[in-house]
Amino acid sequence: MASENLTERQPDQTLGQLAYDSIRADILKGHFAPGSPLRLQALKERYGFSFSPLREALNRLQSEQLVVSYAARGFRVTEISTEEMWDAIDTRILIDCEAFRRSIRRGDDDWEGRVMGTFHALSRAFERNLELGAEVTEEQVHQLEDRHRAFHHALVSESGSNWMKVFSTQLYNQTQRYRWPYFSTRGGNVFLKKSYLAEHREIAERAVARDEEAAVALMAKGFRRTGEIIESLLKGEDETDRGT
Amino acid sequence: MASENLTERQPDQTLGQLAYDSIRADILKGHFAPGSPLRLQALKERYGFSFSPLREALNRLQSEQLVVSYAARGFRVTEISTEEMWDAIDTRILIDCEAFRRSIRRGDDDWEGRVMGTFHALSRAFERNLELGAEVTEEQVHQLEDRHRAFHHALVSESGSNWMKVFSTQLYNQTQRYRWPYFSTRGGNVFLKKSYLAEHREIAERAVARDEEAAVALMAKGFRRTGEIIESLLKGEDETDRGT
DNA sequence: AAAGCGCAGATTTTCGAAATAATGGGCGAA
DNA sequence: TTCGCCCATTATTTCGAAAATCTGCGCTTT
Repeated sequence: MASENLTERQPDQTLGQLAYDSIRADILKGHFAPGSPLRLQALKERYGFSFSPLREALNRLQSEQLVVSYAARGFRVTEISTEEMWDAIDTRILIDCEAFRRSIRRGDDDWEGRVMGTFHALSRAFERNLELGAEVTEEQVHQLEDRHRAFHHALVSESGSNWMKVFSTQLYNQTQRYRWPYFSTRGGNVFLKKSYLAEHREIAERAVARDEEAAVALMAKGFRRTGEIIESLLKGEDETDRGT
Repeated sequence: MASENLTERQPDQTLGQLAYDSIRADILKGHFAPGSPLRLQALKERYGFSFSPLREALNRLQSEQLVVSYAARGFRVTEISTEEMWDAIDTRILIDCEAFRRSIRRGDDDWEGRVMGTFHALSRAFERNLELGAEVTEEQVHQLEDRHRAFHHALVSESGSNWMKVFSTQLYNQTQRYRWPYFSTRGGNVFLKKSYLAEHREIAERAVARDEEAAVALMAKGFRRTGEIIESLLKGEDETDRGT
């Protein structure tokens, strides 16, 4: 009994928090598809919590726009669309580029170290997954996504603004929902992926060189380019669907 | 029985939603002071709801940074500080000015009408409260705040970006907590207040004249000036506290 | 046949209480 | 006296079930 507490539940970790983390991860992973209903009974069976912590988690996710609620008709995963994606990307350019700019100005050696360190880890995972090709495991795809997040977080981590951090995280989560099908694709365009990594390297290099304008411009360009890739991917899927 | 339902509960209004609206309003009003604990028993007595809808509301407010939660130690109203205020103002300048710029570009006649209309309503309430001086009722102070919100909302309402709208609203709420002691002050500096209104008039005029640069610059300046006024007010209070 | 009505089943929302965790005060040991 | 421990109290968190609400189907009526 006591050991259960120690292993299963971290300090400061309520079931509500756990439910929030789990559901959010499952939404970002795409386990719950955009637009699909989140039925309490189903969530209860999946996670083993009762309604209360689940509802608390859903209410938090609602405030973060990952979930929408309809009065007395429950919750659904927020829909995705090209328009929504571009809105998220445009707003992310606004927030993250400003936070990045400030970080370049304010960041110290330690920050530079985090930028290069997280980039290195990202590139390792990236290249490894690229080599593995279709052999890559789910776990390895997750690690790549985690390191991608860590890198982008490091870039903007010294903005000195709590609000930008909050908004940046929210928008990262939102855009991850779109990025996922791209990263997780077993096949994918190897050439595109390599240039994606090269872009990130350039951003990291310009950042530690304190080349504010170039670094920020590259970041904005990268966000837009990713958007374009996803857009064409989504369109391709639509056509495939129509074809079958 | 049926009439109770009709009067007390709007369609599509759950107790959770009602609790959310009520607690948020009470936080913004300052009824729950920054840093003060939000005990469930106390909230239950105040609003008459049971724990579940109250906790749902608190979880949503937590995601919006109006409330902080400590695992197994409940919720508190988020603290205020000069640093936090400037962070909120700076971020608001970033978001709202961009949203304003887009609205000036995209807004049609209807938008112009809303800008002028909400400004007119704001100025009426403003002048009325100024005349009333110390005689002004709580209700009238609320009306002024509501119209102030409506005006600022109108300015950025045609940005076409849902994310900017969400963030803008969040930051408006946050900054309202700081603005409140200023607006609600019975006495206050009449000269300052008049120039505050004049600034808003200028913004509205530049907006409908589609003078993007001037309008946006005025908005940013207004945000900063408000921040400076609040800052001096807060410092004054500190000194008063020390003096007594 | 189409539209309206009402009922049965499914689902969400809300409640009250049990379980769990934090707090503060008193007591004993160093 | 001061520190640390234990226990009673208080508050939060979680649960299971009751209440309220929605959904879809079949029936009746026009």
